Amino acid sequence: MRERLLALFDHMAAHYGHTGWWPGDGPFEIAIGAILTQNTAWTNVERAIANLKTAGLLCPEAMLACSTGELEEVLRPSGYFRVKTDRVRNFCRRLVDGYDGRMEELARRPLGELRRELLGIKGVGPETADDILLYACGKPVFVVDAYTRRILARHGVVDPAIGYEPLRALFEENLEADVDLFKEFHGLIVWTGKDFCRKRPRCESCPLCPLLAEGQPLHV
DNA sequence: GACCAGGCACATC
DNA sequence: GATGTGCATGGT
Repeated sequence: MRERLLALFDHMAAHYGHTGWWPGDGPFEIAIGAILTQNTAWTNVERAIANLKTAGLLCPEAMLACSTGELEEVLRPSGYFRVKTDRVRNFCRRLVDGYDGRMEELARRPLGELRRELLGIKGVGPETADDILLYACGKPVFVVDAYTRRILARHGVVDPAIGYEPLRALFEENLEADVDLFKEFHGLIVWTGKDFCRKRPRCESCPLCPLLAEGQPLHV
């Protein structure tokens, strides 16, 4: 399994090079982006983050202090704006109450405890928690998302119905706990997913790789 | 104009 | 424990 995963990584890396994922200016922006991108195209999230910056709301204290209506309008482009206004504020409330509003303090906590705490915040599920742990706190956690499951299932590596935790365990048990590797691996999966999952949902010509067209560099 | 996007919480069985 | 539903904007 380790070899299959590394082969997948190598093919994607050969095609895309270094992704430098996650895009974002600092740990707090990354954490907010992780919440805003729930079931939402990243382009829409970018608009909302740009709005936050323009409005001077890209810090936990300001998000909590401003009116609900103002924050909703700023977040509107990211979709589900009423739900997400609540969710980002739940995160900010925990950050301010427990860590003086500082992501560096949050990141100081041990991985296991921190993951449980993040999952205890209403609006932060497994994927969002792991995004924050890996990209905002630098913890060695493998992030699973819809692309991860789809790409691996289409390559026949896993059952499409595999759950979040078993899929996370598959990566974490077969790869060394390397933050940079995990960051880049997930980044490559996101880029591959954006490129192929919708544009090329099927590949009839390639029996080994139902995802990608024959002759594509990503053929595994 | 239909369909989808890097989820999550909650209700119901 | 599995399955269904609401949440909402913007691109294809």
